[in-house]
Amino acid sequence: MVTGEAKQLRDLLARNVRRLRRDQNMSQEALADAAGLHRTYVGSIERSERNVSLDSLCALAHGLSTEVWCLLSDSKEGQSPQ
Amino acid sequence: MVTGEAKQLRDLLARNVRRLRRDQNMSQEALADAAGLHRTYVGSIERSERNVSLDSLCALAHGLSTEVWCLLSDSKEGQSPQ
DNA sequence: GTGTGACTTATAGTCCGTG
DNA sequence: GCACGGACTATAAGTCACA
Repeated sequence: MVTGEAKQLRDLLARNVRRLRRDQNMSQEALADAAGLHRTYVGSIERSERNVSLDSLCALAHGLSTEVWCLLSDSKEGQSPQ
Repeated sequence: MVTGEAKQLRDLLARNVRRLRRDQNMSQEALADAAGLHRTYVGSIERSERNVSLDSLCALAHGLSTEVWCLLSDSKEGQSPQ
C-alpha cells in the first residue's frame, strides 16, 4: 500500500540510521557487521528503499547502540544516549 | 533470527496496541478496518506473534490516532500526544 | 566505501474457516 | 468479539555481481 505516511517514516528511519552511523564513524559495512545484517541491505535501508520489519529495526538499533523508537523519532537533540 | 530483544519489542508493541485500542473502545475488527489491515492480523499482532513491517506499524498508528514511536515506547504516562 | 538491479527463500499479510 | 488454524499471495529478507 505504502501511503505517504509510510514513505515519510522510511525516510525518517533512513536519515536517522545514516546520521547515527556517521556520528559513530562507521561504514555501512561496519554497521552491517555490528547489526548482523548485510552490507547492501543496510545501504538500501539508508536509501529508504526498504520497508523493514521490527526485527531488522531491532538489529539496526543494536548495531547503533540506540533504541528502536529513537530511529523512528524526529530527533534534533540528544540522540546518542552515551 | 528473533533475538530476545526483538521478542521484547513485539511484546511491547502488542501491549501498546491492545491498550490503546481498548482505551478507544474499539474491537479488533474496528481497528483492523481503521488501519486498513485484516481482522486476524491485528489479533495476531496483539498476541505478539508477528514481526510487523514499518508499513503496518504506520497503518496501526494511524488507526489508533497515535504516532509510530508511541507504539514502540515503554509508556506509563502521557501516551496520547495532545 | 557505496549504489543498484536481479535474484531466491522466508515470512508478512489476507482470507477462509472453527470453537 | 476474540483465539487459533490452514492455505494462499504479496512482499521483506538476504545475497550477489558489477558499476
